[in-house]
Amino acid sequence: MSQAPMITPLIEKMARRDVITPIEREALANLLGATRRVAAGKALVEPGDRPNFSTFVVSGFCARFTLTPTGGRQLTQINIGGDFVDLHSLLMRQMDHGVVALADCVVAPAAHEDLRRLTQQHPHLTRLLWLETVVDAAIHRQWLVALGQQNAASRLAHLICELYLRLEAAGIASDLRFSLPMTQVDLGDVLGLTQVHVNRVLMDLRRQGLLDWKAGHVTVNDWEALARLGQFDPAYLRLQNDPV
Amino acid sequence: MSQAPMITPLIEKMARRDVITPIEREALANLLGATRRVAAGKALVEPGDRPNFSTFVVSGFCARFTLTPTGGRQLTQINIGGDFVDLHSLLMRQMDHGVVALADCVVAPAAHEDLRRLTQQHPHLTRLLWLETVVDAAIHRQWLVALGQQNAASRLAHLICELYLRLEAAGIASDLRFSLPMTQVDLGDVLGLTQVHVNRVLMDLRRQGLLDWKAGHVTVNDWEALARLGQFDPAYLRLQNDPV
DNA sequence: TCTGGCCGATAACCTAGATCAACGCGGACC
DNA sequence: GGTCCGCGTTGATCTAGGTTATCGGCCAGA
Repeated sequence: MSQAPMITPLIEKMARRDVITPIEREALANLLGATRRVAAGKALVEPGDRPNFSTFVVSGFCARFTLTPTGGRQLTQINIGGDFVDLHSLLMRQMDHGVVALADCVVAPAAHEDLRRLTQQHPHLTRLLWLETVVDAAIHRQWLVALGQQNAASRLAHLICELYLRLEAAGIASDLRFSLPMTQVDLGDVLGLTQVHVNRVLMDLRRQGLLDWKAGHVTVNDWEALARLGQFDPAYLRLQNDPV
Repeated sequence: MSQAPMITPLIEKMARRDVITPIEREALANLLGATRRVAAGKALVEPGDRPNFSTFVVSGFCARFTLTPTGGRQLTQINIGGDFVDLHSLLMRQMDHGVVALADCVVAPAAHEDLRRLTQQHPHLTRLLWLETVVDAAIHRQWLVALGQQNAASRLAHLICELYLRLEAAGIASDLRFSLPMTQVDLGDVLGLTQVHVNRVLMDLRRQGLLDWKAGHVTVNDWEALARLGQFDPAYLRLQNDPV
């Protein structure tokens, strides 16, 4: 029996948006090189690297981060199985940030050379990959709104809602439960809060019965209330079918 | 004598990054439809629109914004002459936000149909347009770092540095001076601050002699100090030559 | 010529979240 | 079996920035 292709979660995500032909599936599957394991806490990419490949996450959790001169750390993106963490490095070689594994990850490289060839031979697939980076940007904008306009509880609620829907779309979560291998410090670095305040807000959401969070495992008890608190509208994740 | 093509600022920006052939210049120039004037304060795009074209800014200032249910407004991007405001709408039709003119603008449409054809016929140009959206995302990430980790003065300083370099790259500013047709309320909506606090911080920067700001005209008096305060590193703007 | 509205400037006061500090628990390592 | 150390939890206190309000200048429109 044949091995399940590593690219499957990406194809599934794309197939929600548009029709992917067998030839395109084949082209995507041929893109990935040998997988590599990265332990939690290890860097996948260092700031300043100039990789000649983009890194695809087969499974696990990782995050892009920027360190500030004052010792702060901001996570600017969270990637899960089925995501490219730095597809944009095809076009913007010099990495302006690093990528760290939040949990043990399996990743695979896609050579820039091959991706460039794909832009010559598969315009439709190119647009779908372009869309991946466009959705990343839409998520960035949503986080900007959160950081600029929402308070701590609202931001945390929004993040939980987003992560759940993305994990569900990748087939990694269901029934309003998912495993989230992030510490409260990590969360603070996403939300622009201190670990202490993340803890306080989290305790509050628990007390209100909106969610449980034990041993890295989240259960949403009241999706409606959580989405309302986080002012969450999933349109920006672009999970509907709409051919490109 | 022939009219200066409206697309020029975009070609100049691209030519800083890579070689653009005459055929590619032609293809880009043929992309734009009839120009349209938009008065300051008017919407270019309404949230929820599903345009079948992307809007190119020939001249002027405009901004993407998101309104929150609680009455807040977050500007998530500022666009100047030579920028597409919603190139991504080629791939993500449903606009998750609006675009407003901050000053009088001249804009021109690029039909999605023509852009899609361009992805079939000009892979290299496609990658350069893709790069435009990738740089937008890099700017978003930088703003995330600012909102999450920097204080008000630092954020404002960072924004001024970024805007100056982008305007300079587009040939719209030089000698550390530029016109910035934004109110203090607009600035607050970018920086996640109230107008009152923007004013306080601005007065402070003036008192320190870092910049002047009169009647919508900014003069940076001490670039070094401003960049240091804003922890500004221009790498993310990707203004260097590096073929894609 | 008056009037109303927008915009910048300032002052008094208030709160969300930061900072600092302490403690408990569980797992890794000697 | 003891000792770290990372992680979560909680309390006391502090502060950056929000809120509310007022005022003056400017300009557009009646």
